[in-house]
Amino acid sequence: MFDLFEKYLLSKAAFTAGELQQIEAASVLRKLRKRQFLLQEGEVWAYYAFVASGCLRTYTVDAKGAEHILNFAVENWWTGDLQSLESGQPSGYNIDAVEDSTVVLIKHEQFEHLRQQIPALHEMVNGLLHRSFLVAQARIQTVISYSAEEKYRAFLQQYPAFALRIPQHMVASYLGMTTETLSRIRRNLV
Amino acid sequence: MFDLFEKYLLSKAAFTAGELQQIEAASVLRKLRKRQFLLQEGEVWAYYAFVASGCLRTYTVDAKGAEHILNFAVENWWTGDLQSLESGQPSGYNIDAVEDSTVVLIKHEQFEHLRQQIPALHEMVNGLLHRSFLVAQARIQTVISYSAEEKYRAFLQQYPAFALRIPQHMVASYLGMTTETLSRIRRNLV
DNA sequence: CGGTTATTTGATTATGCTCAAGGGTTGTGG
DNA sequence: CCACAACCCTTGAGCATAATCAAATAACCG
Repeated sequence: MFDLFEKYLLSKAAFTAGELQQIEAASVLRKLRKRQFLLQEGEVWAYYAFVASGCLRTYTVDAKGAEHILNFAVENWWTGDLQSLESGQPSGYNIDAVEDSTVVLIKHEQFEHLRQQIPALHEMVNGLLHRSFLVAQARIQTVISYSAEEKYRAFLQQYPAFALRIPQHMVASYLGMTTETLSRIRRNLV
Repeated sequence: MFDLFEKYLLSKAAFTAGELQQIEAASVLRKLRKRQFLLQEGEVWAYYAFVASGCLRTYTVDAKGAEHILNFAVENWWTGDLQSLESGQPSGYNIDAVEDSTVVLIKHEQFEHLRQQIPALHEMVNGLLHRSFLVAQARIQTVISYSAEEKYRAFLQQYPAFALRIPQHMVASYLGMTTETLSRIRRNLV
């Protein structure tokens, strides 16, 4: 699975063989079975986590027990809770596996160390945050201005592949509606 | 007004006098009167824009003519459309002044040039994007899981000062509800 | 299989929107 | 300084969208 990580890294910047080796020496593979937690609310998150295979979700659970999915992370994405990572405070999020997954973990301090030593890595992370911000911004825009049906249409258009591998009730939760509502919307689309 | 910008810069990193001078040489002051546009939908955005005083809003207008406010930028914040800046594509956003405001503008290419020459500036921008991402993420979380009343409560708690200077119909639009709904919520809070 | 989990459907309810109107405030030009 | 126009906020009545509750399949997994 490290080869997938390596392939990803090389697609993002021209790391030297030595740098790759350094990064991989700090990496730990973690396999997760469907439904297994990577992070539970209340724990402190202290890693950088690259998804090598599978799919994870980040979500909160409200007072009524309803889940609200903040994002999905499929292969070649990153996941984790940056806020908790940086503040050292317990996370308010849960992260678990939607499918059997493989994650590459690098401890926070080790990652910071690497980041200082390897300029390309530093820039890669900056670019990542940059793009994450744009994606988040776009999501806010759809969430505050679209109706339930429009949200679903936009979701299908933006992430057509997700609709096939992610259970519908999770898509509903990601879009901020109930399973029943999504089911009815789908009926009316065909 | 440049002094406010300088003060901000120095609060973020230890710029040398020469660096500050370089930055300010590339800066242009733009005064905006209430309601005046900084960017209109369809234009290409090509600046970095620091708000020295006042308050601006970024918003879209939907098919029915309703406005949806993506964010506010008050003094010591930045504004603009990164997406348009980077892609060179026309912006889908409007940005205008909520109050009489002063903005420091630096042209895209000049800014990139400065960014390459001044490491502290580069890092400042990275930190800014980083924090913007966290803020955006937090906003998504509230938007997808809170009721209208909860959204307003959270808004008051997070930005108490905004409630005083921003017209209610804009707060409503920012929160993704109608003015009438916000008005009724406020009635019930007292 | 048997049991859990996921999806669909229907009936009812509630939250928030639309439409319409009134009053208050602010700003501007005569 | 006044008059008129913008704009802003509030209130009410009716409506629409989506949530809730309940139940019946359907799909998935051990």
